[in-house]
Amino acid sequence: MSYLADIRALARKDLLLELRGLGYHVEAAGQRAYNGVALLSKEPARDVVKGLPGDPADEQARYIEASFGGLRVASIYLPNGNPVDSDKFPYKLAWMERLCAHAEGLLAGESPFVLAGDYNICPGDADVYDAAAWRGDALCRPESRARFRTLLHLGLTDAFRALHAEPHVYTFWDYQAGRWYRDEGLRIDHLLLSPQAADLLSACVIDKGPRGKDKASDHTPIWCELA
DNA sequence: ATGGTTGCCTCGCAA
Repeated sequence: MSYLADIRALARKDLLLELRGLGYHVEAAGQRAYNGVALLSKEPARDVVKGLPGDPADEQARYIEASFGGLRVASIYLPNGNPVDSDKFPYKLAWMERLCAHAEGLLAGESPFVLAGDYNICPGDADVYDAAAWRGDALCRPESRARFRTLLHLGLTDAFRALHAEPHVYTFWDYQAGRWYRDEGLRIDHLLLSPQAADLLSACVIDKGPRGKDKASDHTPIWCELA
């Protein structure tokens, strides 16, 4: 298992068939036009769970989790939360609190797992091209960052930061205002590892290649290797 | 600068 897929591409049936033709199993939880998450794997998924536990009324397709061998993997699409004066921001914060509660339950199993995806959280000022300009944005707000730190304090490891100290490495560049060409982005896609997974971490790479292609997603892949 | 770009839910909305 390596790349995070941009779920938006899976709306294309031809791509889904192409992925299967390449030997991938695809588990997806999607919503027409809006949210969606997926897991692509070379071996079949076991014990697939769709939806983040903790709020049965939440209809948004932002969480899928399954096992592959001895590894549990979740793909998440954390709410963006903008604008911060709308109900979207408290929804984001509540969603993060549910994720923390669910992570606690997973951690109690003392097994390797990865919570991967678009967190829509820029963890620190070193993870954004202009910290001052983004201070009030839901991706950078202190309330958002505090809840991300809670996940780390529970015992999860930010796989990229565990292996790379350099600042201003990004996974997302807005389509607008030439952000990609200026390398003005944010690091908002993360792989959070349980202690048992972190013990196996041998590499974590942000691959900028796909973002530079025609018709690219505004995100680029991050992958890690557990050896 | 409340701009700018992208893709679907298409002439508005979310990102």
